[in-house]
Amino acid sequence: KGSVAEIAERAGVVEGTVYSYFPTRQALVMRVVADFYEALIADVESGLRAIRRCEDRLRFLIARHLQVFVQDLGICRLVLSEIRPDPDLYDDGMRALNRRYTNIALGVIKQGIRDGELREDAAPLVLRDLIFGGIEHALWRRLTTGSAARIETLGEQLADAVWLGAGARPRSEVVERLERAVASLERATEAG
Amino acid sequence: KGSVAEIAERAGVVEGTVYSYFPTRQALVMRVVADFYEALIADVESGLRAIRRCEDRLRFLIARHLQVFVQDLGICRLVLSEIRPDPDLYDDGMRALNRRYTNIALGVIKQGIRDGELREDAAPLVLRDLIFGGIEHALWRRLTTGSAARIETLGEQLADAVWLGAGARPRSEVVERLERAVASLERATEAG
Amino acid sequence: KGSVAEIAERAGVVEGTVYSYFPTRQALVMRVVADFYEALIADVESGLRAIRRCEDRLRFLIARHLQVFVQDLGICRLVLSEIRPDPDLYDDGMRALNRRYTNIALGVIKQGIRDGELREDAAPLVLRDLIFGGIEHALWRRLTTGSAARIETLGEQLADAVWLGAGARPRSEVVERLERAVASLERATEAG
Amino acid sequence: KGSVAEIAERAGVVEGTVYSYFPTRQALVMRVVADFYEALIADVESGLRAIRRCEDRLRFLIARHLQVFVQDLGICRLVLSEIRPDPDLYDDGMRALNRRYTNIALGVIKQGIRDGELREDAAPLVLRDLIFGGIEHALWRRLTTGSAARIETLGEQLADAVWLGAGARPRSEVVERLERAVASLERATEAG
DNA sequence: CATGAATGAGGCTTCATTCAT
DNA sequence: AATGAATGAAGCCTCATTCAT
Repeated sequence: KGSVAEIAERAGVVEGTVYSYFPTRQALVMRVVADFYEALIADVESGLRAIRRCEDRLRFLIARHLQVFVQDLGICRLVLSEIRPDPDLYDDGMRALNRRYTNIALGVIKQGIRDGELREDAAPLVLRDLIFGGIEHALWRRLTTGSAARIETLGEQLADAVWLGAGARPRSEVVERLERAVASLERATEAG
Repeated sequence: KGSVAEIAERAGVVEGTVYSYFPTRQALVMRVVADFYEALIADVESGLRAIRRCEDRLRFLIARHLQVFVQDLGICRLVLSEIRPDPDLYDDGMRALNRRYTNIALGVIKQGIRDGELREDAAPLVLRDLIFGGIEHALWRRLTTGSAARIETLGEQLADAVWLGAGARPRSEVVERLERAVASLERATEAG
Repeated sequence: KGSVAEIAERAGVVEGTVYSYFPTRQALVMRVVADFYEALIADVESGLRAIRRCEDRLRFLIARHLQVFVQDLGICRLVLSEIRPDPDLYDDGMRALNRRYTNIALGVIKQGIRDGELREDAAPLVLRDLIFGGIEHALWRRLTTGSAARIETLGEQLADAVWLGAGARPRSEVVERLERAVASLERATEAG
Repeated sequence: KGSVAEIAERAGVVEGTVYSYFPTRQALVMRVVADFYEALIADVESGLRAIRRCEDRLRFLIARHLQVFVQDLGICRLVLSEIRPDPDLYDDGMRALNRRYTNIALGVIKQGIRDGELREDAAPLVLRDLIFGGIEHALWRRLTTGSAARIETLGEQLADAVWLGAGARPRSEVVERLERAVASLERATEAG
């Protein structure tokens, strides 16, 4: 995942120099990710201020997240495959940072429910898991395979899937009865 | 998931013995996970044979996956935080195995679309990402926090979210006209 | 003072091997010294059982300590110049061990006071400091200079100094008066 | 006593600056201690000029040494736990300096013997070891434990112990006879 | 096959020292 | 002289792997 020696070499310095700037390797790695998240949070919050509808806000969140992480696959790998699995790195600070970020989505979802844009019985926490879970699964595939799938398309499809769900909405019997009733009624009317 | 020394100790043998059966630590770890996945695949395929409706099949897949991984958090950690992040471990073999497993869900989804149970315009690959992404996100939280949330509930909520989506389905004008029409019609009928 | 590499090399093994037997470098160093002190304590306690008079007991303690440390200058250096100055090494365990050892001398001193062999107003703790301080000062000189002074002589001289103190005990005026008085009395008696 | 970085920071300069004035860290440390010893030697010699009796001179030496080192525990630590144990630091220069200092005590002792204040058969070198050994033992305890024992008391007790020794001087039969004789004589005289 | 002691490469970290400005 | 960033040697420790018994 990158020993201090490798990191230093890529930075064009020697190992010891790293420790002039960061007390430990962990501190360096966590600082990089923290900075990245801070920028992401600011960017996303700024973007959301211009969007009203819940659906669009969620589409924006999903698209932005995918875009930003795909643009910087190094950070993406750092977050998903180095920090997350390591209890020493994924500490309370990182958890808090991540919660701050995902809470943005959570707020959007809750507002959407209040506004009637989202199903009343939706479980906000579960929807959040679904959204970020789906995004990260797609990012994992991007990391482990070279798959250079178009990100815009993927983001829209993900948003569609979250928004509409998988289930077809079959016309219910009632609706069909209604339609038949109206049809016959109209026919009768015309006939009249 | 622990050094060779720890693994050997838990197995009641000494370190050297491990190498009588596996050429490297990696081989051992991968074998364990491969066996686990084989059993999971067999179990899930067997379970699916008894279920017809697509919705139930997906609910079963989600519930089973969560149940199996939560029951064996060691394997869960092995898969999510050791194998997946390590390119040496997450090799073509593991990828193929994982594809075999997730293809089960993919098949269920495609069949669901053909049968009209799922939206015609659903993107199977994206739905699969959503399902396994959501599951794994929940499992990660289980691993990193002690959160002993009820798995059954979580599985059902996840399935609900996948099935129904987030968006409210506002009654359309047409539907409302129809309902009014029927209502008045019924009243007329009763009156007569 | 001896890196792990040096220690290992002298032991005829490689660095890593050290850690098959001791969890840290500290543990190794402390174990060596602890064993040494345990043996010394046992030896000294055994020797003391055969000695009755306080003076002889102290002489034995001093002589034995000098003898044992001079015979193993490696341990001597370890104790005086590595463990003692390093707060990580001179921990509660080492302090307890050292206290156990020096408490032997303390007990001898207290018993000596009770038996009337030592001055009633002697401060046992201070005497102990004097004894071990003197010994260690001599050992330091042995370490830092090559001075191969005879140990037996040194021990005896140290014991003399501790026992007798530095001050000459001039016959006091009172004693002189007494002696004169007796003398004159005797003369008178003879004369009678 | 701390890295060059720490030393420089406390001095309000940067690391590099240190090397404008001293070729190595060792040179700096040794210079500090050398200056300290020079001052101590001057101070002690000055103090001694006003004292005549050997006992008082020794008491002064002991008290001053304790006082000065306890007042500057940093130097105390530097001398006892950094310079002394390190062969590179405790070089011929330091040894010579230390000898100059302890020779003051040695001179006092020898003079005391010549003057009949100290036992004729006292071993000056051994007494010196006893004195400085005892002092340093006490200083060590001050460093390693927080023990804030009163220094004046300790100095006096140490001096007492050195001066008087440990051994009781039991009244000899002769002395007791003498005392009884005088007592009876006095009674007789009074009666008269 | 089993053993388990030994290996040695590689990781993180410290810190006295140097050098271009 | 002063700066302080950069250096690099050295220290401690881990652990997958090997090999003689």
